[in-house]
Amino acid sequence: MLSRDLLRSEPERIRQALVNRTQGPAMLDEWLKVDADRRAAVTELDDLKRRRNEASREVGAKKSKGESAEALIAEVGLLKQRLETLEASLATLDEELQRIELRLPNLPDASVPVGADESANRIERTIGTPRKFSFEPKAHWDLGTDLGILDFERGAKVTGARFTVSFGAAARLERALISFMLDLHTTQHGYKEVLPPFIVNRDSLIGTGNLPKFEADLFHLEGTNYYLVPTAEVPLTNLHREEVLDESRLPLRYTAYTPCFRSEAGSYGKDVRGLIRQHQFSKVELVQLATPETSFAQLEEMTRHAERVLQILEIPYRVISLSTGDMGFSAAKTYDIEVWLPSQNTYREISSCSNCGDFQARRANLRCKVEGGKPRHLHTLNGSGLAVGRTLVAILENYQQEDGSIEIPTNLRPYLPGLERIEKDS
RNA sequence: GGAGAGGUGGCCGAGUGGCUUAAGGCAACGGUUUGCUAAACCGUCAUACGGGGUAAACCCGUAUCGGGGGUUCGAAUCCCCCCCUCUCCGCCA
Repeated sequence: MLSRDLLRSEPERIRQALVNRTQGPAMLDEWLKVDADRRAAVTELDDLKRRRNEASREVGAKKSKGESAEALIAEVGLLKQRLETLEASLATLDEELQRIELRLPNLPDASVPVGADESANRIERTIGTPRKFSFEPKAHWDLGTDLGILDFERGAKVTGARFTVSFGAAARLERALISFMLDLHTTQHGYKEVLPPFIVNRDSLIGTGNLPKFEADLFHLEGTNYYLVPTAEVPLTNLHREEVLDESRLPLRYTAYTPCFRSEAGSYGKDVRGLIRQHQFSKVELVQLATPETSFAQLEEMTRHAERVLQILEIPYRVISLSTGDMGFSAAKTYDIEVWLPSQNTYREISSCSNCGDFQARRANLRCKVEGGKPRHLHTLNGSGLAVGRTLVAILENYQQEDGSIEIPTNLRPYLPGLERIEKDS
């Protein structure tokens, strides 16, 4: 959510930001009009209420002296009709204003490349060299199916399309990756491990910016205001909702594993095969609550924390800056980490690290203050550290052998005692 | 799921229709006193929104006693719905 002061004082800046995000500025013009109407209504309404309160006090005073207060009571009766009309229209204006505010995206930071889509993304760095194969590398879905460790058909039978069953070494590998990532971030990068609820309420989803605009992306539990988490960002960022944190405790760093549930409405035809795009996937998330002064430096650091996972696993990747048109709704700046997938001969997203500035903090009323100072909104950051399913895909594809087996990355072996290579039915 | 008890400022806690502009206490902050600490005393001590003010300071108003609605000239207080916490029962890993 953008601050009302900013919307009023710098509408041209907001207008340009909306254009850069490939959104029309119509919402802004509507907001400015509704805001003006609302302020006029509030002013008149407050004035009427002041008179009503005055008159009511006089009624009390007169009655206690045994005098008649009929004239005053009649006056308030008249005020009341006007009050009710005004209150109703103010409620409508408030609703309208909030409806727009909750749907206005964050302002991109000045360092974000301007462009309409991913073609304007900027490559920041490329790490590692893709391995040269002496044979045609297979896609992970073929590798997993042939090894008997990934079962897409049974996933579809038990639930439906875009659900998968992992057996044996795949299930074990996924569990090992979760432990490895959590251990890395907690012992090396200063994050506190959290096991949050996998179901969250509407307010939490509004806080992070998933609602009200992106309801279609979520799984909603019928008849409740509960939703399956689309990412651990939601419970983690909302842990301190409505709180005022002591700035000397910042940044707070949280990491959590959760399954993530996304309905992926509108993604028909994209990545229909394999584990890349599932309705349910595992992810280890990093979340930071930071002061406004440090948040951009923390974003650089947090991105390095996520990269570290791929460095240790010795898998090539690159880091890109998303352009204004490609960034998510709540982000002020986003780095995507893309991992090398030999079968696709390209890099694919495996992590997204964003600084949301005070955008989520305004929605969730997340504040901080120095001792004796005034509370102010803090800054929130989130990043995947990493998407576990896609990491598993990257291991299968990058570590595949000519005979179809998979070598386990050396540094992961402590988490998989007795397993150095995945072979058929292991 | 059933029965009961609760939810008041940063914290504790009084308040059953107008003398509440939410008492009192604790904590915090500023000051006086003091060799230092402590104590005592004096003072300050919410947030949001709107209006005024060149801006800061500040001034005026409105709202807020878990949330929403209602009754009333007037609601922390009365009525209805909902949420949360606690106790007991049921169920359950």
